Amino acid sequence: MPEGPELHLASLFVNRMCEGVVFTGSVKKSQVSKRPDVPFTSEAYRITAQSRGKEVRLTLTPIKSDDVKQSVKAGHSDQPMDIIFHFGMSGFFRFTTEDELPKHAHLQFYSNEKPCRVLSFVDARRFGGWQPNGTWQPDRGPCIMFEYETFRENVLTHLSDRAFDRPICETLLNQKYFNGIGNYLRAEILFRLNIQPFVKARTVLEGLLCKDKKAEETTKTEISDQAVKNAAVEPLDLLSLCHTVPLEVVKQGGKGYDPEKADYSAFEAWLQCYCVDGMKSIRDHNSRTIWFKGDPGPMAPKNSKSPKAKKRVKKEDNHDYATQKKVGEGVTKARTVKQETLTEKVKKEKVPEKQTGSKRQRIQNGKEMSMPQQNKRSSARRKSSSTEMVLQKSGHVTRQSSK
DNA sequence: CGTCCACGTCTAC
DNA sequence: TAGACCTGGACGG
Repeated sequence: MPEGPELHLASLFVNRMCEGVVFTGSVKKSQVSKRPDVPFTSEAYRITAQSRGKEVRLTLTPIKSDDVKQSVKAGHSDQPMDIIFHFGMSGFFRFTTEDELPKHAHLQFYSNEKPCRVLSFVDARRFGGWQPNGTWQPDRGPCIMFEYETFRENVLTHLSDRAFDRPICETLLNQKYFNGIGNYLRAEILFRLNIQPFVKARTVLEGLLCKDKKAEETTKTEISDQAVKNAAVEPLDLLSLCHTVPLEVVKQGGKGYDPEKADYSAFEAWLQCYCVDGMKSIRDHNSRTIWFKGDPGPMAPKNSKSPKAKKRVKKEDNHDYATQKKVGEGVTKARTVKQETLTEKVKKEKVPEKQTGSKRQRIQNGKEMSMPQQNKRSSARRKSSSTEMVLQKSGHVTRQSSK
């Protein structure tokens, strides 16, 4: 789940599932977790969520009781508590009955219902975590999705920072400036503008300085919605795509990037570059895999090897945020249902639905930088162009590379 | 079986 | 610029 869109979808999930639900008692932590205990206990409380970049904040709010004494019980909180989560590589929220608690549910909030239900933070790899009584991490910049104007300003007023000495693909993972961008987003964003991943970040971004000054004189853009509109009208630039591309993922609903999910194919079809057959991939200076097309650019690491990508297979289990029922009736999606039928959900049926059947293949490349198979008009290529049409219809022009 | 890979930070030579 | 922190799925033998 772990890039900005997935964190935001998680917050939407919590708010939807927990609306009207009353939680009770203490917050339980799994035995194996090394994360802090959550010192909160309440007879009756509600849970709401908000996201910012790659963090989610849960707010536990005790419900006022007529019985004053009850709320004063020893050890019981009458004050709200914020808990800040980061998801690591594998974190997400689920809402299930008690006996359906998923494996790796490391933090659990119990409802007061008869067959009790549990909101749990699930994190197989345990790279994620939480901070009770937490605040947004101060070292993280404004959210690329919901604090667009501040995000943009934060970047453009700090271009002298040495963070921008690095290749753009590496700077895009710097959460001090790009809070919410992760490995698949950086690839998708650079690809759409045909920006070589290993061009110096400052070189790419300093051109936007004068552009913004111009805009300042003419129009005043203050809210994010406005920025979205402008982005659709004005020439696209790297920073505006850092805003709109993640929002496209949010718009799709579901859980975003989640290969284990039953209907992962919708997200997979949205990808134009990351893990797409025919694209190149190499390791950056932090040994993270960057996917791209064409020339890597002047700052590409020497001797960089390309990791071997592997195919992924969808699983039966379905814990899609979008499809879970209000009642925690588990995972009873018929296994016989075809994937095609599970993957409609293309907002606004304006777009003629596409062949969801064709599937992208992972590259099986060698040790050296992988090159696209020349004579292999991959289905991915077709797919890219059809995806592009979808995007254009929704107002997002893509500078597709169609060569 | 074993090896490689994964949506992300962290801190220690 | 390496590891460390972890689990588990895909693949190869």
